[in-house]
Amino acid sequence: MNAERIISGCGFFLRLDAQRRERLASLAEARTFARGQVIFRQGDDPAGLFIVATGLVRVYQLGPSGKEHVLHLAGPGMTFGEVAVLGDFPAPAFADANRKTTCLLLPSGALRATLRSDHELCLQVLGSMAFWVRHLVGLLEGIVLRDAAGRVAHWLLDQVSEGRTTIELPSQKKDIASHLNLTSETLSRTLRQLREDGLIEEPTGQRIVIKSPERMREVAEGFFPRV
Amino acid sequence: MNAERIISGCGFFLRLDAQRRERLASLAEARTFARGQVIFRQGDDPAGLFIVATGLVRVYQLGPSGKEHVLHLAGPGMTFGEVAVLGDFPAPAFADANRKTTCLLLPSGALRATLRSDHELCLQVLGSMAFWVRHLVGLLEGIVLRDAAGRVAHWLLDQVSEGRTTIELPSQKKDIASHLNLTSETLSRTLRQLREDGLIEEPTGQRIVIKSPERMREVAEGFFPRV
DNA sequence: CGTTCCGGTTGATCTGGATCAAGGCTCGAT
DNA sequence: ATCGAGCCTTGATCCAGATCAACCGGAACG
Repeated sequence: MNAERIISGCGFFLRLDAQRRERLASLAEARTFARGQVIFRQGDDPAGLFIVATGLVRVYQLGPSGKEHVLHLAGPGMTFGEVAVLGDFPAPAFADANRKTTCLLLPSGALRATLRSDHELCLQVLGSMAFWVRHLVGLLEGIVLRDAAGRVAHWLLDQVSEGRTTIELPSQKKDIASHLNLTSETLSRTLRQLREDGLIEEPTGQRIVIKSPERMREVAEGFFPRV
Repeated sequence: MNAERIISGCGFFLRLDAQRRERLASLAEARTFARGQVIFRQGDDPAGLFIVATGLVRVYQLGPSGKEHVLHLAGPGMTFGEVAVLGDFPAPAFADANRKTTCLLLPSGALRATLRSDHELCLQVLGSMAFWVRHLVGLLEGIVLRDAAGRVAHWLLDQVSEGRTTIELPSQKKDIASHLNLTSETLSRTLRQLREDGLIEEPTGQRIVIKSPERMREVAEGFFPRV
């Protein structure tokens, strides 16, 4: 697998020139994880910044009751583990592989050294972190201010790339439910409701088609709360 | 008011040397806001990075139903508005002054220019952003994984500086409740419960004394859910 | 000084989504 | 092919916390 190519397809390192991409690629180590394998644990010293090449990684936290909350479902081109490296503190969450997964790892020491020596890279990463904060704020907003249907609708709209209407679910529904702070039962019921209202179709278990983006947007914005 | 002094007391610019502090101070503009005054709105172009000198700022989002969620209560020495500047996108939230408030403003353009020219500063800010992400993740974790009592206990423990036991409430209880995603009624009831269980005392309306940090920690970690 | 208004407390009731329970389906392992 | 072991769905019930409502006390203001 071509490290440079993976790095250039990665949002976190957007708009990096070829030379810098090459430099980062030279630091990278390939890692593969089996289905279900734990990649790191909450409290671990940060190993480095991971970039998913293939597969899917679940980043999650555990509550005292054993409940888990999926913070992030990282598919190809997405990063995880970066925050602890940059802040130099223990990992604030767990990560495991949802299925067989390959990653690039930019080890903590090497990454930090590179950031220290490369001002331009540092600026890029700063911008990416700001986007990550915005994403988290959006997540929080969704969970706090929307009801179950609103969360699901909003998430569905987020998944479709501009203009398309078909969503390939990135993982099992139970993990998507957890990400939205719902139980899988409630997600199932909510999708059924959307189906019955004609807003979506589910031709297969892993695929959802949005039939009416306008009405969906209304549900997401909370205008459609009770029928 | 001394801009350099305020900057040096600000967590976001921790460990900056005198020269850099001075440089930032020279960019800063003083701003004062009356009680209730809106500082910026969701969707606004970012004005810059604000540092609270005196007073208190509420950073919050509005839901479709009109419900507001307080993301951040920024007191003296804390920053807000930084994320939109660094990411160069519209403000993701509203901010208003909870009472008469004075701030330093580092305007977007000047701040970005300084970051571009000062690699060391850039590294500092990167670390601060990572801490901010960790804080947000903690907030999300609290809201998703803890029940009402757990959230309140956790927040109270967060407010006491190491070793002390008295908390001066930074704002009205309704805003604290919103920050914890509770109604003020529920916060009131939860505090009463803690009071009756002998975990806290409320000598006045704005002051809370933690009587038993150990038991409080148990509540925060969810070990005390039903008596 | 009243008086108005807003924040906080407390009580009564309601409800969205969790939890508990029971099949059916898929898919990997044998 | 057969056999689990998860996963998903659907139904029935429950509950933490929201909502509704009433009251109190103090700060702002004429």
